[in-house]
Amino acid sequence: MSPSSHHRRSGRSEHCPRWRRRAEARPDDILDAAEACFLEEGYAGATVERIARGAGISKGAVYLYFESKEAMLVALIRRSVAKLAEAAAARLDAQGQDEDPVTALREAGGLFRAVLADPHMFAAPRIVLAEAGRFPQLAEIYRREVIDVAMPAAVRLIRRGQEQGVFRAVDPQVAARSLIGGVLVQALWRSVFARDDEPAPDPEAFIETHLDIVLNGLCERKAA
Amino acid sequence: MSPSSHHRRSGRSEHCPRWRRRAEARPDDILDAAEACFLEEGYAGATVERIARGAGISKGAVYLYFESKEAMLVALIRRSVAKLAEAAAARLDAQGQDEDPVTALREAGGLFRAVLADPHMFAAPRIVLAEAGRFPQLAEIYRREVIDVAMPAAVRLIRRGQEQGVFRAVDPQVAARSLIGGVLVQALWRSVFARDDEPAPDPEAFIETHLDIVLNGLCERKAA
DNA sequence: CCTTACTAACTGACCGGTCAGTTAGTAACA
DNA sequence: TGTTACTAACTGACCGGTCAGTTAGTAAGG
Repeated sequence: MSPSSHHRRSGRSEHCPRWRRRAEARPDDILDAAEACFLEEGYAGATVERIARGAGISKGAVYLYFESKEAMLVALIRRSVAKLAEAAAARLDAQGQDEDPVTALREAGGLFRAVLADPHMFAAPRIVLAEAGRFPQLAEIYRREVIDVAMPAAVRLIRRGQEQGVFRAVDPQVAARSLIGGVLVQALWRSVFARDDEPAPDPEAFIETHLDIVLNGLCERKAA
Repeated sequence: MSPSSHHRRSGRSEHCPRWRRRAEARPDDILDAAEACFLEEGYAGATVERIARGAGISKGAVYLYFESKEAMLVALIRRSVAKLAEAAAARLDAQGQDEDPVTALREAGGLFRAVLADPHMFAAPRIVLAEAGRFPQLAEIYRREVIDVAMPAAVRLIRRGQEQGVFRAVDPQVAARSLIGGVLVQALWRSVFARDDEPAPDPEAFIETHLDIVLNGLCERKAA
C-alpha cells in the first residue's frame, strides 16, 4: 500500500535496514491503519498494537505522533472532514454557480455518489455513527464542519426552487433529508447487508433513479 | 416492579433481603441492561459487571442465564426482531389487506413511525449497524428476519402500483430504498446529531411530508 | 405452626489474559 | 559523534469467565 521504495544499500552489503526514518509520512500512515482497524473492529475493539503493525511500525512509535488512542480517533475524523470539504469545494469550483435548483441538486447528487463509491470517504461517517455515543465530540466535529454546512446549502437550493415556483411548498428540511436518506440507506446497505450472491445495484443508476423520484416528487404538477 | 409478595419474618425484625429469587424475570432484565450498555458504550466497551449491576444482580448471576457476553448480544437482537415482527403482524392484522398501493404504503409509513418514535425499538438496528463488522451473524439475523421480509413486501406494493398505472416505471428496489431512507436518516439524526437548542422536528409531520414527497415522485404525471 | 433439611438463585473473590501507555536502549542518519 | 526515530520489553489496570461459598425460598415431618 505504501509507496516506500524499499531502499537497499548500494552495491554489495545485503544490509537491509529493519526500519526507515520517515517522520513526516508517519502520521498519515498511522491514521490510514487506524481507519481500517476502527472500521473493522470498532474503536474499543481495535488495538494500538495492530494499528501500529498496519502502519509498519511498533506500538511505541505510535505514541511519538499521537497522545493517545483517542487522539488518533479525533485526528482521523478531522482529516476526513478536511478531505471532504476539499473535495466538495473542488467540485463546486468546477461546476460554477448553477442557478437552476434542479440541476444544482442533481450536481450535488454527484458529490454524494462520489462519497458513496469511495469506501475510504465513507469510512469516517460510519465510524462517527458507531462511536458517537461514547465520543460526542466526534459527532460535534462532523456536525459543525459537514452537516451545518451541507444542510443549509441544500435547504437554500430547495427554498429557491420553491420561490421560483418549480418546487412545491413542503418543509425544505424534510426534503433535504429525503434526498440524503436514499443515499445513506444505500451506503449502509452496501457496508452492512450486502451479500455476494445477489447482484449489487449500480450506484450510479441508483443515485440517478433516487434523484429522479425525489426531485419529481418535489416538483409542482403540470396539471391538477 | 416485581410482584413477589415480600415476606417478612413475622413481627419485629426489619430484615430486608439483599436480593430476591426472580429466575423467570432475570433474562429480560439482563437483556434490558445489556441493550442500554451496548448502545451507550458499544459491545466491546460494555462490561459484564456494569450490565449485571444495571440488572440489579452480580456478574456471576449473569452467567447463570447466558453462556457468554456474545450470547447476550445475539439474544438481544433475536428478542428485538421477534418484538418487531409481532408489532408488524398486529398492525397488518388491524388494517387488513388494503388493495390501494398508495394507501398501503402510507400505512407502512405508520409502522416506521412507530419504530422511529420508540427508542427501545430503534436500539437493536443501531447496535446491528455498529457491530455488524465484527458479528456478521447479527446482520444475518436482521437481514433474514426483517429485511428479507419487509423489502419484498414493499417492492410488491410498488410493482402493483406500477401495473395499475399509478406509479411510474422506476426500479422498485430503488423506490423502496428512497422510502426507507428518509426514515432512517431521521432516526439516525435524532440519535446522533440531535441538539437541545434546536427544535426537534415532529416525527409525525416529518413522516407525513417525506411520504408525500416520495409517493408524489412515484406517481405518474397527470399531464406531460 | 414451627423446625429441619434441602434446592437453586445469587455473590464476590479470584485467575488467566489482554491492552493502553511507558521507558530503556538501539539503529539510522547527519 | 550527536541527534532523532524507532523498537522491544515492561507495567499496571481492567475484563471475561469461573467457582467455592452464602442466602432466599420451599417442602416434608413433627
